[in-house]
Amino acid sequence: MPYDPSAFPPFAVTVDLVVLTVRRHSLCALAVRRGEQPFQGRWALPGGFVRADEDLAQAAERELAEETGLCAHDPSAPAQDNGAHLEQLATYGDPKRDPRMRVVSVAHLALAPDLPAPRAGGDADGARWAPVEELLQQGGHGRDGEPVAPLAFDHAQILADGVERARSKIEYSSLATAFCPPEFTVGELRRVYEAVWGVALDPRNFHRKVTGTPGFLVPTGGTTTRQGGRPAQLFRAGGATLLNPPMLRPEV
Amino acid sequence: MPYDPSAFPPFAVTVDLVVLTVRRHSLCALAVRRGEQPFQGRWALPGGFVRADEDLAQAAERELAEETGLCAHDPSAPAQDNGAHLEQLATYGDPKRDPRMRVVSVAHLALAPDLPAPRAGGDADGARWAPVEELLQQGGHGRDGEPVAPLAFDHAQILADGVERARSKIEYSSLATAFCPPEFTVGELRRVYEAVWGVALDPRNFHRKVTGTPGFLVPTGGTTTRQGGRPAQLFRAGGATLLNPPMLRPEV
DNA sequence: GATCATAGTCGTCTTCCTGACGATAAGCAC
DNA sequence: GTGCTTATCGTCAGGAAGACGACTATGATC
Repeated sequence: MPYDPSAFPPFAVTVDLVVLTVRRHSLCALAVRRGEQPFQGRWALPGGFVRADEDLAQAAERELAEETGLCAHDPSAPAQDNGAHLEQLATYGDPKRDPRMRVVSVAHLALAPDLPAPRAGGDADGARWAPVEELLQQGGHGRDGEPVAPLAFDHAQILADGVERARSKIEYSSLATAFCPPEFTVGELRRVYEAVWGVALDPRNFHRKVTGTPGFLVPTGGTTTRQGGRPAQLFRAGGATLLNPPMLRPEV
Repeated sequence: MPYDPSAFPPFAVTVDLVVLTVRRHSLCALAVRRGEQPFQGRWALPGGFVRADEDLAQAAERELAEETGLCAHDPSAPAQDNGAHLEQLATYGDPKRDPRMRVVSVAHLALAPDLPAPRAGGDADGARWAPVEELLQQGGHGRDGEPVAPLAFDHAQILADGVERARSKIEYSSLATAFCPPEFTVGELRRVYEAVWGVALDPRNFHRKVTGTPGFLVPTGGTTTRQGGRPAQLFRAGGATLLNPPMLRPEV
């Protein structure tokens, strides 16, 4: 079969972002309001077209920076200051997922510490952090009682897949530290797990587990009382990326 | 930003397949010889263009059927007779990965029981099962001493990612049964783990683990001596898909 | 047919990890 | 100081896994 440009149909390729953070004890995702058709006025995941000279990861980093100002870094790259974790999630290519044309979207998952108010991207009316349950309940009601329209396109599915990825990945990796500021306490890390999993964890067993796993946490020497109560040691994320044995998610 | 078809560059979208099986005690992948430029005559992963009306999973199933005759099924669908496991792996979109044009490839991972000789696909000179180490050693030598050229495109990376996914996934899922015929013995399943992980496992502890995990294996009542030695019970894969606690991969 | 090699299956023992939970420490608000 | 909060250490029982002994049931070989 010789090379024949007419032998394959043209596609548009986009990246969509599932940006997760933990705010006020709940897992939140970044949503933008669509300013154009289709799904005008509906909430959607941030994203955009991949440019002609761009790698997929570069496109995702660019979109993340545009929407949040975050400087993402590859997990294989050395850790950075303001860096969020960014990884490819999955690719969605149903022929009917975009009514305008054939669009294949390479979804990425970003995990970020709690951020100030998001800034709106170019083609979006506004942006906000919303609890994932709120974004995923189709046709339900938000915290303020307003009816909530489901996310545009297949973004509810993408978000659900991203949340599931994050939930399972913090079990066997040190990724939960990506939700924390550079220095954090064991209790703050525990609240991350509790928010992502939606469960309560025993503070004593959690403390034993994370401080007993070599390379997970390194003490900085400082302490803080920003959570109230007795002063807590401050830690930074250690070099270990894989937790073995893993952190066990409680049953149901 | 109004809808403007010129606002995004056109891409070609393909699916590439990492088809793994266990043959003669080693993990093997399906490779096809390229019949055209670029990389003519080199080994590559099977794959092809996604058609205009096709979902990504459908395209992967079609390619798998074309190359192997296997009827793949979604993990969410009920188990089938001749069905291989098929799942999306990752998407590769480096602007330079194909010298002809901008191609984004959605790689899929397929796990299949040992099959008869593969049949060549449409645009391939030939196809064969090759041990993954042989395909991954760049510029090394094959089993017969012949020099081996590295896989075409970025297929070595894709294969490595697929192998790593398979290795980690059989830890916490019952996916290893996808490498086995419909009825199999505990020893045959153990040889799958040993081949995929490249380690030796204790037969007694393995037997205790798999027979003690509820829903993993269901006895069929029959026995076989096809492996020699004392007759072994035959099992089918049970309904459980997640192993909890997981099968532990030995250190190093 | 006796012996041997091969593979399968059942047990035991020790060690490690976890879940449950008591107890103490060190801040802050009043 | 009292009470409340959070952090941290310790103890104990139960479960799972690694190491490995012992026995079983075939086919192959002499």
